[in-house]
Amino acid sequence: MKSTINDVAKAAGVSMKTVSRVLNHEPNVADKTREKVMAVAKELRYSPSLAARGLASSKSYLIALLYENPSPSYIASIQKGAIKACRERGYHLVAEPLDIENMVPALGGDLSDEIERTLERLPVDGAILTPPLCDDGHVVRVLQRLNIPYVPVAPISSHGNIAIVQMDDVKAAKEMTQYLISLGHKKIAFIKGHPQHAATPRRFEGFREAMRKAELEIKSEYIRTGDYHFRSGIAAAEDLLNLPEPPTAIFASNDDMAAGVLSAANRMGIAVPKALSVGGFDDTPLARIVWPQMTTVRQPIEELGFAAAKLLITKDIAQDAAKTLEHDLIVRGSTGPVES
Amino acid sequence: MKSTINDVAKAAGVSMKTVSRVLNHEPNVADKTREKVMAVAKELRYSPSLAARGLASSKSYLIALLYENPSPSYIASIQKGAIKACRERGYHLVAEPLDIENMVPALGGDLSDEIERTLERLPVDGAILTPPLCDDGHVVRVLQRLNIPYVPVAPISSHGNIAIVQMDDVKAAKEMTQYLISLGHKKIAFIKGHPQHAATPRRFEGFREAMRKAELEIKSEYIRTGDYHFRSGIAAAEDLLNLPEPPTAIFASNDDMAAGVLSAANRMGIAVPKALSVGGFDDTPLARIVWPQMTTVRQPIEELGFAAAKLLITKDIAQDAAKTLEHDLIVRGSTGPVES
DNA sequence: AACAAGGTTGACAGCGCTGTCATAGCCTTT
DNA sequence: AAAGGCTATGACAGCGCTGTCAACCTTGTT
Repeated sequence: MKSTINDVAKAAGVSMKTVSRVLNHEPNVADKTREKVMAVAKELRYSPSLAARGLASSKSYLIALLYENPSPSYIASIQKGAIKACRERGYHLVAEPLDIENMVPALGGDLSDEIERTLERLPVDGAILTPPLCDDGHVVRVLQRLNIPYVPVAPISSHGNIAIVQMDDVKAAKEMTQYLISLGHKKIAFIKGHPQHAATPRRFEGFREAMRKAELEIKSEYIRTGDYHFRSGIAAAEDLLNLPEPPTAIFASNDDMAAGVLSAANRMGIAVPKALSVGGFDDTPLARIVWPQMTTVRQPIEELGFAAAKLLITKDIAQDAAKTLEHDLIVRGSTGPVES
Repeated sequence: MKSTINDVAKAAGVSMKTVSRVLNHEPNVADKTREKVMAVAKELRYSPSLAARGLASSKSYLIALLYENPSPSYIASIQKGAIKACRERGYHLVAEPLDIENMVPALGGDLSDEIERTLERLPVDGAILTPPLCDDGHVVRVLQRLNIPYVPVAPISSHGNIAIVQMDDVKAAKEMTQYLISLGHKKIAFIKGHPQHAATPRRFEGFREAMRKAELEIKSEYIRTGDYHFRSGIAAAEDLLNLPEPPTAIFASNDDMAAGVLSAANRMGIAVPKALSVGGFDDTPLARIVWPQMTTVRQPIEELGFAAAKLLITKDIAQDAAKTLEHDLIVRGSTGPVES
């Protein structure tokens, strides 16, 4: 029923080792032999046993996706990209949420211990660390101790000389701002996100750069701090729009808050985009659900997952290279030229 | 560094086999021996190698989560629950999206073939089948051929005598409808979902039962068909609210469409919940983002994942038992008593 | 023509664990 | 007291694959 490498070897008239070489794309196999083996393998519908491979080579062909309580759509996108990369090379993706509440401290250790135990049992060949885990000392230390290669996705801090994948929040925010400016807006407000997130200062920095470059004043009352939640967008927008001289455009540093702005404007009878332009960030599903649909920035989340997994698989990790992937400015209906 | 079962055996003064027995909770080990082994294992921080175990026992301690293009938050919830169950028993969860576009037909087979190859390589101990995959003939057939136990989550059709996990859509829709009726509503409209989804007729059925039981008329112009998307909710609501005698409550069969209703009402100047009550279904994150927050039904999605994984792990599959988990009616601000 | 260098192949051990079966010890029954 | 049945334990093989190393076959070189 299930064929082994031995079956293939016999059928192809070569040794098991040669079959193994072919299957692992090792060099020094004659083309003719390689073809023959490939043909036989296909014929017999052979596919190697991960367990046996793992035992013999102390590799597992498993990549772990480590995460902690992120937004479902974020993790789903990362996962999608990572799996794509895994599929190309015969790897598999094991999802390992590390949130404390789900931890079953089997033998009653501390968190580090628990993480270590989880990872020790499953000898993964690499781990993808998503925010905010990528900046968690515990996790990073455990990974280093166990000698598991890892790739942080969009970390705050540098990680010694290992490769990371990220996007350019500063540039993206700058582009959005420049787009608003290009529509004629001068009175542009900005809603910052939660102070503890890595992206928060970066997005604000992009906004500032663009304003400075265009020689526009950044009024302090136009800068609000939210927490990335819908509600904080509403609150900020209400303040902003009740100002004696309200802004003509509001750039919220994520979609949820931008949706809050839209909702507030709607209730206050302020037409979007006629009287107010609204920009978001992230291109979550929400951006297409609200009305008008939201102008926002698409993060290359899936691509980040793909890149991270690929780095792990090809072992191009110790490169000290930050791989920066491209975002997109998505223009939809929530922004328009300033009314004269 | 990494200790083996042999180390434990020596340290405990027993044979490897006895250690193995203890670790696998097998019977016929003296209590004293068991304790001794446990203590030593803990002392040495021993944790078994999945690969070796798998090779020797042809078990993998891996459960696959098979899905195809569902909503990210749905799959994330299922995954969360499933992982929780896995963690309790030392299993791991491998995510395997089966959407065709991501398939890399390595050796150029058809879809069935591709699924089979994917599953053959990774000898999982069981698979969780999420909708719509649970009703896909290809997938089910492959699983059966490979003799991989599986648990369908909320399938349309029966699956022979294997256990399934599900929720009671009929009952949930009935409860929502009865709640609206209890608020004094008599003119209640219903927006159906996409005709091909399993839940669509069930939710409608629940609505009908409640209306019939309350001896309320179901006007045919109050029944609309949508497709579960936001936009179709808007369209349906506009029709409904422009009727000579508009309904005082609209029950949309999912949150996205209900959000569309809210949006349309908002734009038409119809106050919610004063002039119109709106009910949704699913309790997606969106339900808390819209204003007013939405009255909806929380599906036990995470619990479904948990139950499915647990069934697989404990091998209680061949039971012909449908495990039906409880939903919740979540009352928020989008529904209120009918205005007299 | 003899030799070196490199490309190609196979024999074999063993990765860490569990299944099988044999054995030893103990308690019960007749 | 002998036989039978039970529990507790260990010896051993082998799961399917890959790493090591040695052997062989080319080809080009002197």
